[in-house]
Parts: sequence; C-alpha cells; structure tokens
Amino acid sequence: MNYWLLKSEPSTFGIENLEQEGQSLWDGVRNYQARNFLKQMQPSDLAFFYHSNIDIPGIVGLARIVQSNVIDPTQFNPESKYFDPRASKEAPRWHTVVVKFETKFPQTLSLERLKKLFSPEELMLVRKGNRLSVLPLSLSVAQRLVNLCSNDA
DNA sequence: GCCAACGTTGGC
DNA sequence: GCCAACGTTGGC
Repeated sequence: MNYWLLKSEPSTFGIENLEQEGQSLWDGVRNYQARNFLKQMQPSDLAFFYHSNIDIPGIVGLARIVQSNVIDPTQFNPESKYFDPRASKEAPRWHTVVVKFETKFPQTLSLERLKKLFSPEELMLVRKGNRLSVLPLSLSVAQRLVNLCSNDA
C-alpha cells in the first residue's frame, strides 16, 4: 500500500463535500507531475486530504483510493473549466482516481505544525515554493501523520 | 490583495 | 532547444 497527499481548495471541494458524497472522482488535475503520481495510485492506497487557500491550511482527513487509472471526463467537456482541446477520446491526456471518504479529523493538522515537524526532504509539502497538488508520502511520514492526527483528537 | 515560485506556451 | 512572457498556485 502507498500513501499520498491530495490538495484541494475547500471552496471548490473540501473534506465535507467528500463526506457528504461518500466518494468522488478526483477530477481537474492539469499538471503532469501530479498526473503521473495519480497514475501510480492503486486501489486501497490511503490519501491525506489537505485544504489549501484557507485561513488555516493543513491536513483535515483521510480518503481511500477505490479506483485508479480513470479517464478524467472533464477534459472532453467544452463547458468545463478543465476542458483540454488537445485531448481526444482516442488519446486522453488526463487520468485520475476515484476516492472515498475515510475520516475527518477533529482538528486541522496545520501547515504551520507540519513545517515544524517535518523536514523539506521528508515531506515535499513543506518545501519552499511547492505547488504540487498530488504528492507521495513515505511509509514513515504517513505513520507519523496518522499518529499526530489521532493524538490530536 | 500581494507576490514569490513555479509551470506552460510559443516565437525564434 | 532556449527563454521571455504569461498564467497559476497558494501562503501570507
């Protein structure tokens, strides 16, 4: 099993949305590095859900990958803001995953704390200038995160 | 709202 | 293949 971190702006799609919907297609990723990580995901992988562009950015919950290598349909939809005119059904450019709600933590594990607890080497998220919305976590980092989040309860 | 950091585009 | 211009991300 592998561990990941998925960023989302709660004004667009937050952990509450995932909780309500139960599961969701993780659509709209339009960055090749992020897409390549999405492609590596396997069902049963665990993803930490991160809220960005909010008062207190940080990890707010957990999601489970339930389906991987799913073609992102928004690339074909001219009405979508994720429309990609260079994509075709024969040659799709964007693949993603379906995730299901797992847990919402009682409080946010803030970016501020994450910066104190993890080095930039072990956690890409706290690297300066990091903008990647999908990133891998090592087993040891994932375990420490799980402990931190449950101790916070 | 600002702006640093980064990614993408496209002319050459 | 280079790189300037532009667009986007996301913390602050």
